Amino acid sequence: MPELPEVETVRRGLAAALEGRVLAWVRAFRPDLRRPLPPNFSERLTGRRVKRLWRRAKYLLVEMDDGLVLIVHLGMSGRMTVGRPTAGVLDAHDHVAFVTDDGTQVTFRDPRRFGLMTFCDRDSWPGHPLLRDLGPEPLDEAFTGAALAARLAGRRSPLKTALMDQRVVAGIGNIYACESLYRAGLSPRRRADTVSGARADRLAAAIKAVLSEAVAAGGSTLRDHQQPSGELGYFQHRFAVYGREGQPCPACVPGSSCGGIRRIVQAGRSTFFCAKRQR
DNA sequence: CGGCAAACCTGCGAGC
DNA sequence: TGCTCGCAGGTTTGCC
Repeated sequence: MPELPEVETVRRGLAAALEGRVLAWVRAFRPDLRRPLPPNFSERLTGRRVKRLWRRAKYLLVEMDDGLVLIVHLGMSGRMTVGRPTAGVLDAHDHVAFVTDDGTQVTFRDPRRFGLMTFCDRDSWPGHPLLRDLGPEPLDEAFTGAALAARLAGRRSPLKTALMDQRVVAGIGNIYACESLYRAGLSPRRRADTVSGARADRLAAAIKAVLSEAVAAGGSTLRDHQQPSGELGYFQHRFAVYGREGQPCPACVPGSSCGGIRRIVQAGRSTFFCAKRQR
């Protein structure tokens, strides 16, 4: 479930449950996710107080009051839930559990195990190998059309593929790349380095609009619950193109000359777009 | 270096 | 009903 809006939704839900609380009990039920958990994983967290939850791109950063930072990536299927302790009753894919000093349990579930947890330090996290090459945060003021154009310059790959490259801009995945390009009226197949000037302004504005609307909706829920509280995000009801192959796009009348939303594959991922509206 | 397919892993829905 | 296939919100690796 995790692109920027979903991770931001998780961050907000976990912040409410964890900030200011002591991790009284931590346990990992397997030694690895996408990669091995760090040595002494549970011991290093147990007894520490959570200071603040941050997000960078699709990474969650759980900062402890002594400067230790837990980096979490949800992969494709990672979920965090907040609830009462489950007294040992766990789903087969519940891999890590945290219980706070007020008796709240945060559970990390990840069937596909593409997720990741590791540690870094508060004062050096921007230089961590997982984080240092990430592009700008798209919701920051500094992310402008000109800034985006500078990052796309010299890239001959399809625009959609470039948008999903976390070094170009951070936090955009398959859904929001498709939706942003539709909103901007730009073809996913256009060469990335042809986007500058007014086109880049349009695209940066579209990215900001789509992402902020999705955050306000609690993200998108495709096949499962996802907010830590168990509530569902509802931005999936506002998709213009994603997952809508064959249907008319919102701006095209059914049965018009527009052939409807098309699905193609780019760099191994499905792309959905309206060939009439996106050039 | 740039770009792409494959790999990592499990679950689910469609089609036979 | 039960099997196989294709597909899924991401990132890394390895090959051209």
